[in-house]
Amino acid sequence: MAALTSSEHFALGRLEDRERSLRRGGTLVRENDRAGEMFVLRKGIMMTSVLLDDGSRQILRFMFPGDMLAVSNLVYREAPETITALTDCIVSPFERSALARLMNEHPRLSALILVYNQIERAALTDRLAALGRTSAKARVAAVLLEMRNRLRMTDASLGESFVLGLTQEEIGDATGLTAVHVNRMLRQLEDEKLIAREGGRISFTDERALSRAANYVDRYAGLDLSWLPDAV
Amino acid sequence: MAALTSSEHFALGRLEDRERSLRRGGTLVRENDRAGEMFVLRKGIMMTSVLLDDGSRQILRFMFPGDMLAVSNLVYREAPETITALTDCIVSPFERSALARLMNEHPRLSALILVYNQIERAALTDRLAALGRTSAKARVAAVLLEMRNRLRMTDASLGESFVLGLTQEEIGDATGLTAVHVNRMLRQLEDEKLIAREGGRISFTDERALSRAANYVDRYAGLDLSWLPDAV
DNA sequence: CGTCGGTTTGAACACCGTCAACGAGGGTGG
DNA sequence: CCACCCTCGTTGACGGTGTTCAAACCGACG
Repeated sequence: MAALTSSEHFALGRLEDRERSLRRGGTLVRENDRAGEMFVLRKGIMMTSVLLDDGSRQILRFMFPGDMLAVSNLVYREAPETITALTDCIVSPFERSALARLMNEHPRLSALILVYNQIERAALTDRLAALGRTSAKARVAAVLLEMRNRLRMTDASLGESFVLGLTQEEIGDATGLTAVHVNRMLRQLEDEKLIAREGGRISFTDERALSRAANYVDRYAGLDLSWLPDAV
Repeated sequence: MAALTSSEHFALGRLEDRERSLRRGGTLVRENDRAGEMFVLRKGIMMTSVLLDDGSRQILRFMFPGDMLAVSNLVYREAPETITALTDCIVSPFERSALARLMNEHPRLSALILVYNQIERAALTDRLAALGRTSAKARVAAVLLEMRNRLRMTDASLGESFVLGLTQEEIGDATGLTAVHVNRMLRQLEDEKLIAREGGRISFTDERALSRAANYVDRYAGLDLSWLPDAV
């Protein structure tokens, strides 16, 4: 992304000096708990979600190794979101003060954190537009594409087919649908030969058509970081 | 929010040394245009939206005086969102380099920008949950509450009733509904005596019930900024 | 072998969208 | 001053997308 100086590397590394592991399904942060630490995700896949008072759940975002977790804990007294593990995970907790100090001493890292925030914001707005204005089929297709592409960022060897690692209920909570309807949409995508399924594996048999069906935009592309100050 | 030093004030003021005005309906940034400047909104109300390829529109966020506009232009080569004026507006344009310099010289302002980002992120996720998991009535109620509360932040004298300044089609584009259905939901809220309408004015006649119907959370409350480094 | 979480499928239903028509207000040009 | 148009709001009838409820199936695991 951008070349870091060794002192910047060292500063970031200090955020990762401890480790904690979680089982699939484990909860790292619970909504409305007093906000405490923040985390770097080292290994595994996690998600954030909110619970509404009728008991339904909305999944907000999936997170992958390298992502910062619970940044909102920096700002709020109580956590606005629940964070849970989709697979077995390893995270590194750190304190607010550690991030404050990092930003104080490394302006370029502050800027990179801002960049990271903006990418996340763009991804959230894509999802927002999908929920507001696209069909169930498009939303399901978008989740499949998003997961494949982000999985590929941490495992470049990932090919045509991949293990999704989400239940249909989880896909539903991410797309604002019921598990039953997600099932029907997956079947339809399969019948139309856009994807193939066997067990938990998904293969894209017509990725172009799938992207078109999903209105998909890769928010990790098209960046322009030329304005970043030079490394000191 | 947090006390600023005079040099911090001065640095922020430099972002506002120029002015540009826009008429209601005018476009400040168009989706997919080459990303150029960023802005501070000085006066008026604006909104960001995206267009889908079937021609439908999703409104992402409403913006009020003091908000930074087009921060995504810092990061992307092409603007991901359209920004238009809901009322006559005054904005102050500034360059990427100006923000980069500000962050370089004032770490505490970097931190405040991060805070601002997180609040915006929380508001986006609330909207996301609303679109995914709440009824049409709840979404419309949420927009009404959001507009009233944010209007009140810039005009503390705002009382029980206020001028919404949105067409029903705009409410629909914000909530993922059609203008026709927005109309029905407004009528229903009126019939249930949660709101009253006359012309463009809206009054909350039962704000508690309205908040309950909307699952509304004020994301400008509950902040904890104790970790901010002291002013130098 | 039984249980449990997840998947699959069907049938009935509800919410919200679509289409269409009409009315109110405001601006423009004759 | 009036005719015209345009945008916005309003209401009704109808249809479709997605939900709800229910039942059966499958594989994993104790």
